[in-house]
Amino acid sequence: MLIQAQRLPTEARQAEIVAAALRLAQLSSPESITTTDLAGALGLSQGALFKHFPNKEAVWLAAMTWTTENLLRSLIQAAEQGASPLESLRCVFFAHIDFVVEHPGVPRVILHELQKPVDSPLKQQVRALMTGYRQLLLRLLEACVQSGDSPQKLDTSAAATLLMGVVQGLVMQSMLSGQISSMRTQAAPVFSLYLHGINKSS
Amino acid sequence: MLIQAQRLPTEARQAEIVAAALRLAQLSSPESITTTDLAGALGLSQGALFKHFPNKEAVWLAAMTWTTENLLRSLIQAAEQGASPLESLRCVFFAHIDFVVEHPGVPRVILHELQKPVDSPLKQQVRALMTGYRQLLLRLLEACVQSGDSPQKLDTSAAATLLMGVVQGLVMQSMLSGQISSMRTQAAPVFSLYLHGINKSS
DNA sequence: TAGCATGGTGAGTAATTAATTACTTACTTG
DNA sequence: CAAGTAAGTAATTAATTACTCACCATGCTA
Repeated sequence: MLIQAQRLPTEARQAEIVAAALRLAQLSSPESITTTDLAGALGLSQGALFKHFPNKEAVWLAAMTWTTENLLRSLIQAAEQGASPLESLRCVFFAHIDFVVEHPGVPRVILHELQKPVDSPLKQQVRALMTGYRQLLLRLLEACVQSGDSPQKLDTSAAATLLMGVVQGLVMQSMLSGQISSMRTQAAPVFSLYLHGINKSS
Repeated sequence: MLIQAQRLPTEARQAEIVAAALRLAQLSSPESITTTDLAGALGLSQGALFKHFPNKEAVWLAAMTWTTENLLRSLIQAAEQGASPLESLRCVFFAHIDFVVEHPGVPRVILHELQKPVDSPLKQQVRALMTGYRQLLLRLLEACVQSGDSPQKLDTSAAATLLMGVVQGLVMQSMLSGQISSMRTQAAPVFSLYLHGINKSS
C-alpha cells in the first residue's frame, strides 16, 4: 500500500494534470498518452483523474483552452511592444517561438487535433486559437501596408499563411535535428528572409 | 460466410495495403488506424494482412518507402524541367503541392513519425526523405546564388527551412479550412512572397 | 489428376485501454 | 467534535487492440 498522494483542491489538481499532459506531449503523441501515464506523472492513481475530469478528452480540451489563453495573451502583449507594425510583427514572431520552445508539446497537440475530421469541441478550440492568431497577424500586416512598410499590393492573407508556416517549418526542422532549442538560433535568419519577402523592395 | 476475397500475389496486395493505409491516413491519424480498418478498406479479413506484412509497423514502413521513392523522384524530375535554378525551385514547389494534394495522408504520417522520440526504422525512413528533400533545395538555392538570381549573402539553409515551412503552412491552412484542394489556389501567392524573399532586391 | 504452395478465412489469444466501482481518508464547518 | 464533502485508492469492468493459428480454397505444375 502506497502512501496517499497529497490532497489538492480540484482546480489546482486540474492545472497540474493539464501541465502534465502538455509535458508528456513533448515526448510522445497525445493519442498514445494514457490515463495511466498521466496519473503516473503526477504520482496519482489512475482513477483519481476522473475526480477532476469527466473523461480523457476533457483533459485535452482544458489543455487547449489553457494554451489559447496563454499564447494569445502573450502574442497580443508582444504586438503592443513594437514601435512600428513591422516591429510588432517581429515581436509576435519571437514571442511565438519562445512559447513553443517553452511548451514543445503544444504544436503536437494542435497538429494532432487539426488533423481530425470530426468537429469535436477540442478541435473547435484549436481552430479558435488558430483563427485568433491569424487575425492578429492580418491586423499587423494591414498596418504594415498602411504605414508604407509593405507594398500596397501585398497579399496579406498569403503573408499570414507564410508566417504561420515559418513557425511550422522551424518546428519540423527541430524535430529533424532532435533538439527543440535549435529553433531559437534558426529563427532569426528565417524571419529576416520572411521580412525581406513582405518588405517594400528598395 | 462471405465469399472469399479475390486472391492476389503478395507484391500486388502489399501495394494495395500501402495505398489503403495512406488513403485512410487522409481521414484519421495513423495511430488510430487499426489493422481491422485497414483490412476492411480492402474487403479483406484482418488476419489476411499478416500474410503480407510481419506486423503493423511494417505497413507504415512500406508506406514511407513508397512515399520517399515517389516524392523524391517527381521532385527531382520537376527540378530538371526548370530552365533556370529559380524556375526549377518553382517547379519543385508546385510538384510538392501536387503530391500533397494527391496524397493528403502523407504529411500526416510524416509529422506523426517525426514527432516520435524513438529512432525506429520508420522514423529513419522519414528522416531520409526529409534530408533528401532538403539537399535538393539547398542545391537549387546555391545555384540561384551562383546564377545571380539570389544575393550572394543569401542564407540558403534558412531559405530551405522557409520553403519547407511554406508547404507546412499551406497544409495547416487547408486543415483549418477543411478542404485539401484549397492548397492549390493558395500556393501561388504564398510562393511568390517566398520568391520575393530570396530574390535579389531590384 | 494429384500434390502443394500461396493466399484467404474467422475464431481464437493476451495485453492494454478508459472508465467505474466500493471503499477510505483528509479537510472544513456549524 | 460530529458530520458532510472532496479527493484519494485499489480492483474490476467491457472494449479494443495487434497478432496467431488451424483450416479452407484456388490455381499452377509435375
